Amino acid sequence: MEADERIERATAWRPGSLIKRAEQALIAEKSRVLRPFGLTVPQYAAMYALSLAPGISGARLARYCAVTPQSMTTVLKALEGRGLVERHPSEDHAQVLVTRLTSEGEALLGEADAEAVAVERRIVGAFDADELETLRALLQRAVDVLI
Amino acid sequence: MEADERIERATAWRPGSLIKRAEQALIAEKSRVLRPFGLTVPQYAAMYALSLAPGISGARLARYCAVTPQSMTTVLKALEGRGLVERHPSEDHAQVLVTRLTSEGEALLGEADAEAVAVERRIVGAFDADELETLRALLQRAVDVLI
DNA sequence: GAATAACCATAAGAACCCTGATGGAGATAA
DNA sequence: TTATCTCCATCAGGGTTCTTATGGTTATTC
Repeated sequence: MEADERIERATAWRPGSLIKRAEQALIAEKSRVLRPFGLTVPQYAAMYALSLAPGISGARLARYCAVTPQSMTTVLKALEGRGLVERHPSEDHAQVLVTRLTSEGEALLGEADAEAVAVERRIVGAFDADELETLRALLQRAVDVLI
Repeated sequence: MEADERIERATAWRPGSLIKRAEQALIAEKSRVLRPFGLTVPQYAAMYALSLAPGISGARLARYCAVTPQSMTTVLKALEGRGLVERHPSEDHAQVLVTRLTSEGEALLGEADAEAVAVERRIVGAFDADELETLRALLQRAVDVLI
Protein backbone atom coordinates (compact mmCIF):
# COMPACT_ATOMS: atom_id res chain seq x y z
CA MET A 1 0.00 0.00 0.00
CA GLU A 2 1.29 3.44 -0.82
CA ALA A 3 0.28 4.78 2.57
CA ASP A 4 3.20 2.93 4.07
CA GLU A 5 5.79 5.00 2.28
CA ARG A 6 3.84 8.20 2.74
CA ILE A 7 3.69 7.71 6.49
CA GLU A 8 7.29 6.56 6.61
CA ARG A 9 8.49 9.62 4.76
CA ALA A 10 6.43 11.97 6.88
CA THR A 11 7.58 10.60 10.23
CA ALA A 12 11.13 9.39 9.65
CA TRP A 13 12.70 12.79 10.21
CA ARG A 14 11.11 13.12 13.64
CA PRO A 15 13.60 12.11 16.30
CA GLY A 16 10.72 11.44 18.65
CA SER A 17 9.70 8.33 16.77
CA LEU A 18 13.21 6.91 17.02
CA ILE A 19 13.34 7.46 20.76
CA LYS A 20 9.89 5.96 21.15
CA ARG A 21 10.83 2.81 19.23
CA ALA A 22 13.96 2.34 21.33
CA GLU A 23 12.08 2.78 24.59
CA GLN A 24 9.37 0.40 23.40
CA ALA A 25 11.87 -2.26 22.43
CA LEU A 26 13.59 -1.89 25.76
CA ILE A 27 10.38 -2.18 27.76
CA ALA A 28 9.22 -5.15 25.71
CA GLU A 29 12.45 -7.06 26.17
CA LYS A 30 12.71 -6.32 29.88
CA SER A 31 9.10 -7.32 30.36
CA ARG A 32 9.83 -10.58 28.61
CA VAL A 33 12.78 -11.53 30.81
CA LEU A 34 11.03 -10.39 34.00
CA ARG A 35 7.76 -12.19 33.32
CA PRO A 36 8.95 -15.57 34.71
CA PHE A 37 9.46 -13.80 38.04
CA GLY A 38 6.02 -12.23 37.97
CA LEU A 39 7.57 -8.78 37.96
CA THR A 40 6.78 -5.81 35.75
CA VAL A 41 9.46 -3.34 34.72
CA PRO A 42 8.36 -0.63 37.17
CA GLN A 43 8.13 -3.21 39.96
CA TYR A 44 11.64 -4.38 39.20
CA ALA A 45 12.92 -0.81 39.05
CA ALA A 46 11.42 -0.04 42.44
CA MET A 47 12.88 -3.16 44.02
CA TYR A 48 16.26 -2.44 42.50
CA ALA A 49 16.28 1.09 43.90
CA LEU A 50 15.13 -0.27 47.27
CA SER A 51 18.07 -2.65 47.33
CA LEU A 52 20.40 0.32 46.93
CA ALA A 53 18.60 2.57 49.42
CA PRO A 54 16.80 0.46 52.04
CA GLY A 55 14.31 2.27 54.22
CA ILE A 56 13.74 5.06 51.74
CA SER A 57 10.43 6.92 51.57
CA GLY A 58 7.99 6.30 48.75
CA ALA A 59 8.36 9.84 47.48
CA ARG A 60 12.15 9.58 47.20
CA LEU A 61 11.81 6.21 45.58
CA ALA A 62 9.48 7.77 43.03
CA ARG A 63 12.06 10.41 42.19
CA TYR A 64 14.77 7.81 41.72
CA CYS A 65 12.54 5.80 39.42
CA ALA A 66 11.37 8.93 37.60
CA VAL A 67 7.68 8.41 38.27
CA THR A 68 5.14 10.34 40.31
CA PRO A 69 4.60 9.44 43.97
CA GLN A 70 1.11 8.25 43.05
CA SER A 71 2.49 5.80 40.55
CA MET A 72 5.03 4.52 43.04
CA THR A 73 2.30 3.99 45.61
CA THR A 74 0.44 1.61 43.33
CA VAL A 75 3.66 -0.22 42.48
CA LEU A 76 4.57 -0.61 46.14
CA LYS A 77 1.10 -1.78 47.05
CA ALA A 78 1.37 -4.59 44.54
CA LEU A 79 4.79 -5.58 45.85
CA GLU A 80 3.60 -5.36 49.44
CA GLY A 81 0.65 -7.59 48.62
CA ARG A 82 3.07 -10.23 47.39
CA GLY A 83 5.23 -9.92 50.49
CA LEU A 84 8.22 -8.64 48.52
CA VAL A 85 8.45 -5.33 50.34
CA GLU A 86 7.28 -4.09 53.73
CA ARG A 87 6.37 -0.60 54.82
CA HIS A 88 6.31 0.76 58.35
CA PRO A 89 5.76 4.24 59.73
CA SER A 90 9.03 6.01 60.36
CA GLU A 91 10.03 6.67 63.96
CA ASP A 92 11.48 10.03 63.00
CA HIS A 93 8.81 11.35 60.67
CA ALA A 94 5.24 10.43 61.36
CA GLN A 95 4.11 10.92 57.77
CA VAL A 96 6.91 8.87 56.24
CA LEU A 97 6.51 5.20 55.39
CA VAL A 98 9.83 3.42 55.61
CA THR A 99 10.01 0.86 52.82
CA ARG A 100 12.30 -2.17 52.64
CA LEU A 101 12.67 -5.37 50.68
CA THR A 102 11.69 -8.48 52.59
CA SER A 103 14.02 -11.47 52.47
CA GLU A 104 11.81 -12.99 49.80
CA GLY A 105 12.01 -9.72 47.93
CA GLU A 106 15.79 -9.71 48.08
CA ALA A 107 15.95 -13.30 46.88
CA LEU A 108 13.60 -12.66 43.95
CA LEU A 109 15.41 -9.46 43.03
CA GLY A 110 18.69 -11.33 42.95
CA GLU A 111 17.39 -13.68 40.28
CA ALA A 112 15.51 -11.05 38.31
CA ASP A 113 18.35 -8.55 38.34
CA ALA A 114 20.65 -10.97 36.59
CA GLU A 115 18.24 -11.11 33.67
CA ALA A 116 17.62 -7.38 33.59
CA VAL A 117 21.32 -6.60 33.68
CA ALA A 118 21.85 -9.03 30.83
CA VAL A 119 19.46 -7.02 28.68
CA GLU A 120 21.35 -3.82 29.40
CA ARG A 121 24.61 -5.57 28.65
CA ARG A 122 23.29 -6.60 25.27
CA ILE A 123 22.87 -2.94 24.43
CA VAL A 124 26.20 -1.93 25.89
CA GLY A 125 27.86 -4.75 24.00
CA ALA A 126 26.60 -3.39 20.70
CA PHE A 127 28.65 -0.21 21.10
CA ASP A 128 32.23 0.70 21.85
CA ALA A 129 33.05 3.14 24.61
CA ASP A 130 33.07 6.18 22.34
CA GLU A 131 29.76 5.33 20.77
CA LEU A 132 28.20 4.79 24.17
CA GLU A 133 29.38 8.16 25.35
CA THR A 134 28.13 9.76 22.13
CA LEU A 135 24.70 8.18 22.58
CA ARG A 136 24.59 9.36 26.17
CA ALA A 137 25.58 12.90 25.23
CA LEU A 138 23.13 13.16 22.34
CA LEU A 139 20.22 11.86 24.39
CA GLN A 140 21.14 14.23 27.20
CA ARG A 141 21.10 17.14 24.79
CA ALA A 142 17.68 16.11 23.55
CA VAL A 143 16.43 16.02 27.12
CA ASP A 144 17.94 19.42 27.83
CA VAL A 145 16.17 21.18 24.98
CA LEU A 146 12.86 19.62 26.03
CA ILE A 147 12.86 20.47 29.70
CA MET B 1 21.79 11.67 51.38
CA GLU B 2 24.43 9.22 50.26
CA ALA B 3 21.85 7.02 48.55
CA ASP B 4 21.65 9.56 45.75
CA GLU B 5 25.20 8.95 44.60
CA ARG B 6 24.95 5.23 45.18
CA ILE B 7 21.88 4.95 42.97
CA GLU B 8 23.36 7.33 40.43
CA ARG B 9 26.55 5.30 40.17
CA ALA B 10 24.68 2.00 39.92
CA THR B 11 22.31 3.11 37.16
CA ALA B 12 24.26 5.65 35.12
CA TRP B 13 25.97 3.02 32.97
CA ARG B 14 22.64 1.53 31.90
CA PRO B 15 21.64 2.93 28.51
CA GLY B 16 18.06 2.03 29.31
CA SER B 17 17.75 4.82 31.84
CA LEU B 18 18.98 7.38 29.30
CA ILE B 19 16.47 6.26 26.72
CA LYS B 20 13.70 6.29 29.29
CA ARG B 21 14.49 9.85 30.38
CA ALA B 22 14.50 11.06 26.79
CA GLU B 23 11.20 9.39 26.03
CA GLN B 24 9.70 10.76 29.22
CA ALA B 25 10.81 14.29 28.46
CA LEU B 26 9.42 13.98 24.96
CA ILE B 27 6.04 12.70 26.12
CA ALA B 28 5.82 15.34 28.81
CA GLU B 29 6.55 18.19 26.44
CA LYS B 30 4.21 16.95 23.73
CA SER B 31 1.48 16.42 26.29
CA ARG B 32 1.96 19.97 27.46
CA VAL B 33 1.60 21.55 24.02
CA LEU B 34 -1.32 19.28 23.06
CA ARG B 35 -3.30 19.83 26.26
CA PRO B 36 -4.93 23.08 25.07
CA PHE B 37 -6.46 21.06 22.24
CA GLY B 38 -7.72 18.35 24.57
CA LEU B 39 -5.56 15.80 22.79
CA THR B 40 -3.25 13.21 24.30
CA VAL B 41 -0.08 12.16 22.53
CA PRO B 42 -1.50 8.83 21.29
CA GLN B 43 -4.66 10.58 20.11
CA TYR B 44 -2.60 13.10 18.17
CA ALA B 45 -0.45 10.34 16.71
CA ALA B 46 -3.52 8.45 15.52
CA MET B 47 -5.05 11.55 13.96
CA TYR B 48 -1.78 12.42 12.27
CA ALA B 49 -1.51 8.97 10.73
CA LEU B 50 -5.15 9.17 9.68
CA SER B 51 -4.47 12.42 7.87
CA LEU B 52 -1.78 10.66 5.85
CA ALA B 53 -3.78 7.50 5.20
CA PRO B 54 -7.53 8.26 5.24
CA GLY B 55 -9.87 5.30 5.40
CA ILE B 56 -7.28 2.99 6.91
CA SER B 57 -8.31 0.10 9.18
CA GLY B 58 -7.78 0.27 12.91
CA ALA B 59 -5.33 -2.60 12.81
CA ARG B 60 -3.11 -0.90 10.23
CA LEU B 61 -3.33 2.34 12.12
CA ALA B 62 -2.16 0.50 15.22
CA ARG B 63 0.87 -0.80 13.37
CA TYR B 64 1.78 2.65 12.11
CA CYS B 65 1.52 4.07 15.61
CA ALA B 66 3.38 1.10 17.08
CA VAL B 67 0.65 0.08 19.50
CA THR B 68 -1.59 -2.96 19.75
CA PRO B 69 -4.94 -2.98 17.99
CA GLN B 70 -6.60 -3.05 21.38
CA SER B 71 -4.90 0.18 22.41
CA MET B 72 -5.82 1.81 19.14
CA THR B 73 -9.45 0.83 19.61
CA THR B 74 -9.67 2.74 22.87
CA VAL B 75 -7.93 5.75 21.34
CA LEU B 76 -10.29 5.77 18.37
CA LYS B 77 -13.34 5.40 20.58
CA ALA B 78 -12.34 8.51 22.48
CA LEU B 79 -11.80 10.44 19.25
CA GLU B 80 -15.05 9.15 17.80
CA GLY B 81 -16.89 10.24 20.93
CA ARG B 82 -15.64 13.78 20.37
CA GLY B 83 -16.62 13.73 16.71
CA LEU B 84 -13.02 14.03 15.51
CA VAL B 85 -13.02 10.74 13.60
CA GLU B 86 -15.75 8.59 12.08
CA ARG B 87 -15.77 4.86 11.45
CA HIS B 88 -17.91 2.96 8.97
CA PRO B 89 -17.98 -0.68 7.93
CA SER B 90 -16.01 -1.21 4.74
CA GLU B 91 -17.92 -2.11 1.59
CA ASP B 92 -15.17 -4.48 0.50
CA HIS B 93 -14.43 -6.27 3.76
CA ALA B 94 -17.24 -6.77 6.21
CA GLN B 95 -14.95 -7.03 9.22
CA VAL B 96 -13.00 -3.85 8.48
CA LEU B 97 -13.95 -0.50 9.97
CA VAL B 98 -12.93 2.31 7.65
CA THR B 99 -11.71 5.23 9.76
CA ARG B 100 -11.42 8.87 8.70
CA LEU B 101 -10.95 12.28 10.23
CA THR B 102 -14.08 14.42 10.28
CA SER B 103 -13.82 18.01 9.14
CA GLU B 104 -13.63 19.08 12.78
CA GLY B 105 -10.89 16.50 13.24
CA GLU B 106 -8.91 17.88 10.35
CA ALA B 107 -9.29 21.40 11.62
CA LEU B 108 -8.15 20.50 15.13
CA LEU B 109 -5.26 18.42 13.83
CA GLY B 110 -4.09 21.35 11.75
CA GLU B 111 -3.70 23.49 14.85
CA ALA B 112 -2.28 20.76 17.06
CA ASP B 113 0.19 19.54 14.47
CA ALA B 114 1.88 22.92 14.32
CA GLU B 115 2.65 22.68 18.01
CA ALA B 116 3.77 19.07 17.87
CA VAL B 117 6.05 19.72 14.92
CA ALA B 118 7.54 22.65 16.79
CA VAL B 119 8.57 20.31 19.60
CA GLU B 120 10.27 17.97 17.16
CA ARG B 121 11.99 20.92 15.53
CA ARG B 122 13.39 21.99 18.88
CA ILE B 123 15.15 18.64 19.08
CA VAL B 124 16.27 18.70 15.47
CA GLY B 125 17.56 22.22 15.95
CA ALA B 126 19.81 21.11 18.78
CA PHE B 127 21.85 18.90 16.43
CA ASP B 128 23.60 19.28 13.14
CA ALA B 129 22.91 16.86 10.30
CA ASP B 130 25.74 14.51 11.21
CA GLU B 131 24.75 14.33 14.84
CA LEU B 132 21.15 13.64 13.92
CA GLU B 133 22.20 10.79 11.68
CA THR B 134 24.49 9.44 14.40
CA LEU B 135 21.67 9.53 16.94
CA ARG B 136 19.37 7.77 14.50
CA ALA B 137 21.93 5.08 13.74
CA LEU B 138 22.83 4.45 17.38
CA LEU B 139 19.21 4.19 18.45
CA GLN B 140 18.49 1.87 15.54
CA ARG B 141 21.36 -0.37 16.59
CA ALA B 142 20.01 -0.50 20.14
CA VAL B 143 16.61 -1.51 18.79
CA ASP B 144 18.18 -4.16 16.58
CA VAL B 145 19.98 -5.94 19.42
CA LEU B 146 16.80 -5.94 21.49
CA ILE B 147 14.37 -7.35 18.97
C1' DG C 1 5.52 31.75 68.53
C1' DA C 2 3.23 31.94 64.07
C1' DA C 3 3.38 31.90 59.14
C1' DT C 4 5.38 29.92 55.22
C1' DA C 5 7.46 26.68 52.47
C1' DA C 6 8.64 21.99 51.61
C1' DC C 7 7.76 17.39 52.09
C1' DC C 8 4.91 13.08 52.56
C1' DA C 9 0.97 9.95 51.64
C1' DT C 10 -3.17 9.11 49.40
C1' DA C 11 -7.82 9.25 46.99
C1' DA C 12 -10.37 10.00 42.64
C1' DG C 13 -10.72 9.99 37.84
C1' DA C 14 -9.10 9.39 33.19
C1' DA C 15 -5.95 7.38 29.66
C1' DC C 16 -2.91 4.35 28.08
C1' DC C 17 -0.74 -0.14 27.35
C1' DC C 18 -0.25 -4.95 27.49
C1' DT C 19 -1.41 -10.24 27.32
C1' DG C 20 -4.67 -13.71 26.37
C1' DA C 21 -8.68 -15.29 24.17
C1' DT C 22 -12.82 -15.18 21.06
C1' DG C 23 -15.21 -14.95 16.77
C1' DG C 24 -15.82 -13.70 12.08
C1' DA C 25 -14.28 -12.94 7.15
C1' DG C 26 -11.25 -13.43 3.10
C1' DA C 27 -7.65 -15.89 0.53
C1' DT C 28 -5.06 -19.74 -0.65
C1' DA C 29 -3.76 -24.42 -1.20
C1' DA C 30 -4.66 -29.31 -0.92
C1' DT D 1 -14.77 -28.02 -1.42
C1' DT D 2 -12.64 -28.11 2.67
C1' DA D 3 -8.75 -26.99 5.62
C1' DT D 4 -5.62 -23.53 6.83
C1' DC D 5 -3.59 -19.21 7.19
C1' DT D 6 -4.08 -14.47 7.72
C1' DC D 7 -6.28 -10.43 8.96
C1' DC D 8 -9.78 -7.73 11.59
C1' DA D 9 -12.41 -6.26 15.68
C1' DT D 10 -13.41 -6.82 20.34
C1' DC D 11 -14.00 -8.49 25.30
C1' DA D 12 -11.83 -9.34 29.73
C1' DG D 13 -8.38 -8.48 33.05
C1' DG D 14 -4.24 -6.46 34.99
C1' DG D 15 -0.88 -2.88 35.35
C1' DT D 16 1.13 1.84 34.79
C1' DT D 17 0.82 6.51 34.30
C1' DC D 18 -0.82 11.12 34.75
C1' DT D 19 -3.57 15.29 36.72
C1' DT D 20 -5.98 17.29 40.38
C1' DA D 21 -6.95 17.65 45.04
C1' DT D 22 -6.76 16.83 50.15
C1' DG D 23 -4.66 16.62 54.56
C1' DG D 24 -0.95 16.02 57.66
C1' DT D 25 4.03 16.86 59.26
C1' DT D 26 8.55 19.06 59.45
C1' DA D 27 11.68 22.80 58.91
C1' DT D 28 12.57 27.43 58.07
C1' DT D 29 11.81 32.10 58.41
C1' DC D 30 10.03 36.26 60.17
